[in-house]
Amino acid sequence: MISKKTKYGLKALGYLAKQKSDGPVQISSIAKSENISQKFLESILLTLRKAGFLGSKKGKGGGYYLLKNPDEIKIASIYRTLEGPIAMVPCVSLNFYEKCNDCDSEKECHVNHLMIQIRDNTLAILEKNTLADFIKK
Amino acid sequence: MISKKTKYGLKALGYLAKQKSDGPVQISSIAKSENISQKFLESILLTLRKAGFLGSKKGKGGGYYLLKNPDEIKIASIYRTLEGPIAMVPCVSLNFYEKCNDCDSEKECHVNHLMIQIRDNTLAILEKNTLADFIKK
DNA sequence: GTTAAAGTCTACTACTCTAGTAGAGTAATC
DNA sequence: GATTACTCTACTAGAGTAGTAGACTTTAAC
Repeated sequence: MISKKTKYGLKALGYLAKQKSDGPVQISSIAKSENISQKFLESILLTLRKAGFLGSKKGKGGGYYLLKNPDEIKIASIYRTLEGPIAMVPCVSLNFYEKCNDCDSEKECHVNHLMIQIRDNTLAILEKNTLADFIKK
Repeated sequence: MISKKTKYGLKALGYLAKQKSDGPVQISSIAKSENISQKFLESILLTLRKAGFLGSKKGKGGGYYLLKNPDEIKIASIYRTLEGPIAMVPCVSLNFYEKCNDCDSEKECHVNHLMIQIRDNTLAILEKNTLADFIKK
């Protein structure tokens, strides 16, 4: 299960990617269109800005805008920024690896082997799809 | 990310599936072998017994044992018992479906479409693998 | 240069879930 | 009847989720 933070973040990025004009879009527009609490969305967009996905402009006529083309933004990188690891167990994560303290050997852990299969499949989908693909389907 | 409950449950079932003899296995043996808190494992095994995966015997010489052959137990059904939905969003879950309150139409929701892909892939792996496959790899 | 608009940042909160722990109760065996 | 081992209830610390409140800063327009 992913958090609402991730879900809302994806929806917001999709909304920005679908904009015809290049100008900044206000948080309130996104929040209204996607049925998201504006204050909650603020913090999510801030995270995405700090991670380098979005630029922002303050004051009147301000808002958020994508810093790259939608076809250059992988869903996997968005996911990792908002949700964290893609893997289901830390000992299988590529970017957030942690050793299990209940396993002596990962090579002999059946859970590890199973979760590697799932991670590989999920990762393939998230790496293959860009924000441009995301808004097409 | 899956909970430790699910992870420990899978390990415990794997341990039982690997037993040579048919007799019941004590919680303490499983807990020691898999490095799991015994009290925590108790509650997990109880859940698995109530879900029909395990039988139990009280008193001396008692313990837990599998009610079916390992090749008849799908990992998907274990996962659903311990973790809940396999899908990453409730609106995509087959067994734990819930409507999103921020989406008017699921057909037009990009998140929905993406998560269906991931669910289908993950589900295929979990349905294909039985407990017998699980302990082989 | 004041006002209004819009993002920024900090702090706080209610609620739920996780990963347990403690301890009494029940059933089976010797 | 004592011991062994599962059963069940209750409790807990800590973390995470999904926000809310409010003050602050920057920008643009009048």
